[in-house]
Amino acid sequence: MSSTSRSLVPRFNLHNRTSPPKRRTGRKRDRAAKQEALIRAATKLFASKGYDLTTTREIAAVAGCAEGLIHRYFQGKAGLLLALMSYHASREVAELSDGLPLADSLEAEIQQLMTWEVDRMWRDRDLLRASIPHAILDPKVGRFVSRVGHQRHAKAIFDRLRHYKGEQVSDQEIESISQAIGALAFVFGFMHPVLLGSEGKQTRKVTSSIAKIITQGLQRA
Amino acid sequence: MSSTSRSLVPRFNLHNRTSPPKRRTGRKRDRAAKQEALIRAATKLFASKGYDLTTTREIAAVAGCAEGLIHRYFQGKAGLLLALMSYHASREVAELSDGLPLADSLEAEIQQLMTWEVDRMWRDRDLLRASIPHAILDPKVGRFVSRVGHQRHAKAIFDRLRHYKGEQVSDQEIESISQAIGALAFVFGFMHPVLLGSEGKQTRKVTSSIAKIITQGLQRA
Amino acid sequence: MSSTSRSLVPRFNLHNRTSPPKRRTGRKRDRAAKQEALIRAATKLFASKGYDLTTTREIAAVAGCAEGLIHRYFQGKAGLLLALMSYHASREVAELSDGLPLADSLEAEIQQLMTWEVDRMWRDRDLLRASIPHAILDPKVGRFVSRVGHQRHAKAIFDRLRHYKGEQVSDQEIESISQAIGALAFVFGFMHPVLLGSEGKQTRKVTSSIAKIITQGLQRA
Amino acid sequence: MSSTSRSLVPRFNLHNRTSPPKRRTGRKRDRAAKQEALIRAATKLFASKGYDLTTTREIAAVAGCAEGLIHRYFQGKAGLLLALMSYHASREVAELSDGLPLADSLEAEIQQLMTWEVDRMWRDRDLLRASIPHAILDPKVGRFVSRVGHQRHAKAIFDRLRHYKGEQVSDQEIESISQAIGALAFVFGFMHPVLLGSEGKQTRKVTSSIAKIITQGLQRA
DNA sequence: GATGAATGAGCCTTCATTCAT
DNA sequence: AATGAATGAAGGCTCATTCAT
Repeated sequence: MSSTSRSLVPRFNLHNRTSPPKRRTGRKRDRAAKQEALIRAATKLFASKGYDLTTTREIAAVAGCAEGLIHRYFQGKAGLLLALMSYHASREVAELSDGLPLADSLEAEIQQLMTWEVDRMWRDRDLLRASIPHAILDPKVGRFVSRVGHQRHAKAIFDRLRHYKGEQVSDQEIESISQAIGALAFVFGFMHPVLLGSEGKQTRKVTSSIAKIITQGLQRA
Repeated sequence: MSSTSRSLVPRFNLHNRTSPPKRRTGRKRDRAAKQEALIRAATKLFASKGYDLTTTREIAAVAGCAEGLIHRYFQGKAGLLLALMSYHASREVAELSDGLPLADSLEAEIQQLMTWEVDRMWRDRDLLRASIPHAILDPKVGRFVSRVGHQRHAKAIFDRLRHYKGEQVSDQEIESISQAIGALAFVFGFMHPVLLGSEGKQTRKVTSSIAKIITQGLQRA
Repeated sequence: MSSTSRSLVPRFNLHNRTSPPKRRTGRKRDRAAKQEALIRAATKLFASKGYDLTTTREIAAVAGCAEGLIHRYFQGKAGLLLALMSYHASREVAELSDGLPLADSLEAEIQQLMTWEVDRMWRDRDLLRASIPHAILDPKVGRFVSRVGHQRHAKAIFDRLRHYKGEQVSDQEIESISQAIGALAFVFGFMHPVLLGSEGKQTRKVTSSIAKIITQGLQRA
Repeated sequence: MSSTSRSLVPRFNLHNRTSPPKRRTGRKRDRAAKQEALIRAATKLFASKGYDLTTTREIAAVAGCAEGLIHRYFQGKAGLLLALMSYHASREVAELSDGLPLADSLEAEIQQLMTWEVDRMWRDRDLLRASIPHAILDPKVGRFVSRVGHQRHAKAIFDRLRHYKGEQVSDQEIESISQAIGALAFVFGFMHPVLLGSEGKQTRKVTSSIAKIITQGLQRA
């Protein structure tokens, strides 16, 4: 999974600089810091104005460095978009499995996963905002976003739910529920609040209610 | 619902031309035909290359009329996008309630609604492709797309499901299921196939399976 | 000869507009006038600052029209250079044969041709200045300039000199002399005055002297 | 002569390093070697792509040293062009007088000078290609190229021809012939082959023929 | 002294919009 | 009313030059 995402922008791996910031001063000034500043600036700007209405001039200004760096580091504005996606993707890997303890029961796990994923979509809203418009037009980007978006943790969710397997639930059902959680989280965690400009008030209620219905569907005699 | 869509582009309503086709209809027909040609051309082009990469020159060329008409009729490229959305919105109104007979049972209805909505999302993919990038950036457009997209027929779905009310299902649950169907249809009918460049093979199986689980969740003693 | 030159920029033929300026108002404003203004402005600027240091902005400003026209009419700055050469080439065709009567003797003809050609090179200095830098780098342009420059009227000169053929002069000699006149005129009429920033004082004396020596060389018993 | 060339780039004289090769020559050699490498690289690149299309990055890459040295040694790209011309000029000084024995007769000398000069122009084609575009625009450079080009050895040629003076040839005629030889050699040795992309086949025949005619012109009566 | 990463001014070009015809 | 030629603002990118290392 992450191997594919890495292939988009194979050259930059800002996260692997485990060495102290001044150590690998291979050449000059703080290259990694500027790359990150550019990526952050671009993420914000692409998310708020859209890719096309954002100028490289603006990005450089917000990042506090020279415009030419965008071309030196990322081979242009388009490359910056890819790098941005790659950056965020690698940054959020394993977020799920690390941070969230397993719940006591399948029902509780489904509930907590739903909530957790909805929140994660909201946290990732800038990345999604910046990349979805391109994902829709370019299948290559699309596959990437598909993973980061509603499908990214399908496997992780699937694995977590399998722990409760004893309870007469088939793998097929677990697979479907994993997909459903991803899809519902994408819509209620990202699309709804973003499209409507604010977090929907009843989102929690609806997602919780759906989680409950699904849970019940699994418990039938 | 349609009142909101009308507010976006209040001037054009190619479908509801309720005024009788009087004399000089040739002229009017020409005008309406050109407006429609422009809208169709823009929908196709926006969907395939994106709004910003599509030039007004191209749109006019594909539509077979003069570039200046885009400004005369729609006050520019941006107006054409709005008109396009309005056009498609009005065109698809009541599609659901008219075309699909009620099923024999709640379970069957949920299944057929899920399938129906997934298909509808796919049919509307060009409209969604053209409008989602802007919907993400502009809440005004966002509300519009929200309706056309995963929320459009929430009310209609809700009403249909209420027909089976006797069976111990609360309004709250029906509401949640309506929302869930819209959300799942959006993801599995539009996002997945579009992002991945082709209709996912297992989409049917997953949606069907989820519908079944939901159904079962409603049938608990 | 002129067929080749035409192939460089086959699309524009500003000279053929024999019809009155208002006649063929196919579309809008005075297209031909603007094309010519752009070509004149470019010729002047390329000649004085060089192609690369001349900006399209400047050209448009000097020509008194919009920058975009350079791209609409000539497909960019590079196309304007080609159009410019084509324009001047067609404009000067047949200048020689039309304007200069045959002299009374071969000697007199050689003298007058030398003078005439030296003057012509000087008149064409802007065109040559603008095109020679590119001619040196691009053989395609080179062939063009070769004709316009020191070789252009080789044929015409040859034909004129043949009129005096009776006088024991072989075709081979006439051919060589034609070439020599072109070469000497190019150097003394263009290179010398341009490189030195002003018309050399002794140019006339030298060319005249050489013409005389050549003449004498042909008159040996 | 060399005084003028020196004024262009007064600082560098790689050839006339008259100072004895003292200690730490290694360092100096390095420096001189890099200067020469840069000049050679620039000559090649300017000649093949033109000054403006050649980047300092490329020059440094071809020369195998750092980009910054171009500015340290030559005060920038423009300075490198001047240094380049100066370098080649000093390098070819006295080539003529040293390498070519006097012929037995005036006629033979004119023939051999013509051939010799044509060849030299061709050998110098890279230098001429690199410098002529600028010579055309800048009289200062123009004067330089004028010497290196068609006028460089006028004096030397003049001196050689004077050895045969007894034969009823005036100084004025010798002067004119010297100039003519330079001019014809420039056109037939440089312009023709370069503009046409290859050495013209009949160049030899034409130059030889012209030399013969000139010779005959001096032998009259 | 040497290096090459960083800078940012300036270029050609595109394209929505205007308006003469 | 319809057309499309003309406009010109604005953007991405290049590259000579500077300067921290």
